Amino acid sequence: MNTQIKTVLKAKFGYDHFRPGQLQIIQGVLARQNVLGILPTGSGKSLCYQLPTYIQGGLTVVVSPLISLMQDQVIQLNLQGEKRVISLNSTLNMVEQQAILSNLSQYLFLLIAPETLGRRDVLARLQQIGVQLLVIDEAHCISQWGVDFRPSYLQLGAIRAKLRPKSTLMLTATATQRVQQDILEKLGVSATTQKVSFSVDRANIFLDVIQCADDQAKIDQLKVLLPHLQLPGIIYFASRQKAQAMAQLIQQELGIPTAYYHGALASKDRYLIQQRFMTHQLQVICATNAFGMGINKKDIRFVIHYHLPTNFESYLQEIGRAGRDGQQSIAIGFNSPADYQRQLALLHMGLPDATMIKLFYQQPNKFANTGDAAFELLQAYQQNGFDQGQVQELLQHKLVEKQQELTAFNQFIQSQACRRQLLLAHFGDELTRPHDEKCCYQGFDQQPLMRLKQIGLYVDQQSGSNQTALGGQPRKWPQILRHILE
DNA sequence: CGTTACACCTGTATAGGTGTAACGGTGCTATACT
Repeated sequence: MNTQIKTVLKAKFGYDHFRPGQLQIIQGVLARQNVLGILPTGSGKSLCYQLPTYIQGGLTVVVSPLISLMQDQVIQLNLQGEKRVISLNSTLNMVEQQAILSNLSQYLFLLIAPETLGRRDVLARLQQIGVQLLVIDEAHCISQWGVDFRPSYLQLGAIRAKLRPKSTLMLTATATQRVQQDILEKLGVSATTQKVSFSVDRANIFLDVIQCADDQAKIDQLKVLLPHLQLPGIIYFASRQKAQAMAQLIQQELGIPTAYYHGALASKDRYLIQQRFMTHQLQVICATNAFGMGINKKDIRFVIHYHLPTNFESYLQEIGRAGRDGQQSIAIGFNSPADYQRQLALLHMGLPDATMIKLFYQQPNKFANTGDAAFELLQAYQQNGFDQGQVQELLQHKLVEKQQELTAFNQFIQSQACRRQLLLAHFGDELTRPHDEKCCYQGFDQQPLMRLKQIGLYVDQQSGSNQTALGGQPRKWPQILRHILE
């Protein structure tokens, strides 16, 4: 079998060797086992389901969280010369969708969101055709989004039971022990899954946390740091408004081509900004957590958290966007005493409390058409047969879990020990090399520029890469970007 | 917690101060309308 695998690797993908983890995952899939693959970003996860599909034939259904990710995958496969791939989503009208379902047997790969996959007509058709391999891409979404954001992710267990695929492959770059267990339980494959995991450590990313007295101190710190940082980079915020305001400030006061990015932007603007970032027309993106999944830019030199997230997974996902080219990069988090309350507030957002759950189950129509996210969530649970007690317990449990994660993550933020060791420990990993000056910063002094020098990322303001990266025309960009920044 | 929106008050300056409440993130799909 291994000879055949190698032949296909060369013929279809043009490679002579596998990257760590790939072969083991592929062998598991081909042996009709369920596999949970935890591989660092950029280590070739999509090959893990594409290659076995070519060997075993039949339909591979890939569950993907975002339409843009599905489209990326379709394009990537098309570029590899594969035409038997299709994405079923709401960008297509009903006629087009029906055409795809009717001709499903001619495809090798179907990319689909859990919401669409749960549709009766889609499930019925897939049961008819038969699913060889079920892939859950970005599988941490089951745990991260399932309960309180996209309840369809919780239905994947029931969906899988109906589809009865020969094997199920769950892929992610970040999953703590708890999240791993959660994924397997919710999919109903705890007893039958083989785990293939590699260290989530990103050794070329220097970890730094800067303690700031208040919001103004963060802004001051940004203004000091940015002119001396190698570009490009991402700055994360916990609110759209702040992201927008800081993008303007950086653009105007520091003259760095910057745009903001968040969930309220039209999809064509999102696409445009991504493209301009990819092609170096934009050097800094000020974003909420909407920016990230599917961003495949190799040379991002820094990720700054103006606001740190509320858990380890989000943090690791977000800093992991830096340094995919293997070059030295830096992850800087800003923390201020006021942040904890904001983080706490975010945990409760969109979660209906006990009173609302009770009211909803008594008089569901009272909330109809209010556009309320909590209502939509309750409606989804009700439609899937959850009673009041179950919903209450599920959401209460999730809230407690989130609070525990926040507490643990804040200990990490406040720590003066080796942050990499703490981070890795949370993912069940150990340090692969001893702590040194390129690992992380231990302590709370206010000299972050010194740290940049120490790891070789300090840029001299006069002869810096800011100008050279722009081909000597740094002042032309702001005009081009005006409509994005308005 | 920090910021913002807005009702209310004062008492004629139809604006400015004050108190209170709400907000702050992530996306799929279906449906109704232009």
